[in-house]
Amino acid sequence: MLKIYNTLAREKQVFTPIIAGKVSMYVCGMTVYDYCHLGHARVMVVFDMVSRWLRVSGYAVKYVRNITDIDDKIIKRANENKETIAQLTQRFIHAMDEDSVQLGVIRPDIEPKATDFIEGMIGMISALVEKGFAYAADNGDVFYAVKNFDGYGKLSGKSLEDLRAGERVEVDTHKKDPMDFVLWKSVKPNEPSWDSPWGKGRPGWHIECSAMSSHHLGERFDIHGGGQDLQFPHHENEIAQSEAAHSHDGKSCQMVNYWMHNGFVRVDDEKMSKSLGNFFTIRTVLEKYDAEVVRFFILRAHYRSPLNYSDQHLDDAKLALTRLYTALRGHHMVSAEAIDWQHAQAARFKAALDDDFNTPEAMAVLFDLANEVNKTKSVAVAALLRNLAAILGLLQRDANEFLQGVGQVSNIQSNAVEMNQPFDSDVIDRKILERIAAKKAKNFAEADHIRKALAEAGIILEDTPQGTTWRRA
RNA sequence: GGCACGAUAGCAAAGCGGUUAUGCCGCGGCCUGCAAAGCCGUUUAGACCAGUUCGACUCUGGUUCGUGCCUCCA
Repeated sequence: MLKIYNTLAREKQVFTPIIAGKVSMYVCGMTVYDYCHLGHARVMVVFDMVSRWLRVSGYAVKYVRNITDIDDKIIKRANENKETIAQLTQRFIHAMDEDSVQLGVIRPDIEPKATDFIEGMIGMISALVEKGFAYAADNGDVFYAVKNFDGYGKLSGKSLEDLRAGERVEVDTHKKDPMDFVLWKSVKPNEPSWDSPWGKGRPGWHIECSAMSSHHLGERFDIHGGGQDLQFPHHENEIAQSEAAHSHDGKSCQMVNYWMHNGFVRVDDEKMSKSLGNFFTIRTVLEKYDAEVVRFFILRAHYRSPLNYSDQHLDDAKLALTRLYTALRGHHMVSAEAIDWQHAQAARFKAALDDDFNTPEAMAVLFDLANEVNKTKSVAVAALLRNLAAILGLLQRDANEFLQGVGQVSNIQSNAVEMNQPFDSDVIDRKILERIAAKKAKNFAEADHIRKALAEAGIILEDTPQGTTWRRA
């Protein structure tokens, strides 16, 4: 029985889908004006894990993750770069796709773009105006009248009074209430615009998600996710828009049953963000660390906890993942067979993920299984380890491929290249043969010398009854 | 200022009202020509102060500290 921490209720709740056997899930995706950073990676990986677990649990999942391809920052950046908005957004959508593939993220079922939904947004704004939840100001902007929506603040736990008291924004004189937010912005010079009943303009930020989620998932759906920072105002405003627009006879229709928010990635105990400038892009990190290590690092913490980024933590994650792959060495990939959920560890794994997606506990199961594989050499346990890890999107490579760093560049390896010592596998194999010969001749000094030389290039040799193997540090 | 969340061993990170979390590091042993890997064992916990309880890291209250949101942000 799956339980999910519902931000709306501030507690874990038993998950009951609207339609038995089906799950509709919407996640706020990226605004594509720059490369994705680790914070974005966390959203992608976390909700990828969530969708995988829902599917393994037997649900038919419809997973929608939007792309925001029109907003202030996009317009600004395109102007700075002297390129069109389409050129800019295409470029970064492509980069985002590359990053997510690297991180083992399965594509969402639908990735709607805001600019493809202008009509739907205009329709929704019109409905809001008709129902008295929105008004057009004399400058052509259309605002949402927050005080007309009873439940405003229910997601973020804020009251309108508190919000007004803490008001730090410059008051827009066109607004009736400082807390009102914009649905439609009137056109400005050098900005793209679309025709609307209120004149040329472009949509505000929040309306796109309301329009796209209801179009693809209906007026009411099961799960809505995103980063913690979207809780307010973005998600609060989505609720206000959707529930008011879909109200019938003055009765509002609940938009989302379960709201999920993932915690931040931090640097030096501070939120990683564009505005603070302390962010690391995914591709920067991938220059130094294997993508699976990054994925492992993300899933090693519970999705709602803060996740502190540092090289030390990535190094630690790499060593931990190495332990798992080491246990799988010699156990070749098996075709994914059905998992025996009666198995004690499998049951523990399931219980962990059913408990609000407790991936750290699920990981502990993987390590216990690795220990069992090391002790018993059981092929069945190794297969179970692999199949459970697959649910987290981990351990799907050949063990030696990971351990020997195929397709990745480690620091030490690049140093070796700089020293004109390309330690490719052929060279390593030859050195190993030389060392075996030395060992046979009882020339241990020579054998140790060879091993030491390789070690300095980051190649660790391991003698086993089956022969000598190697891996990269 | 308002609201919310958190504080676990050297580092990271979970569960749990009483029974080994887990990973990395450290230490001892086994194994090894020596290593590495692995296995076995092991040292470091639960911010502070009260309360509830036979018993609290786990529940309740308070204190302190930290982070986040209140403005674009995953």
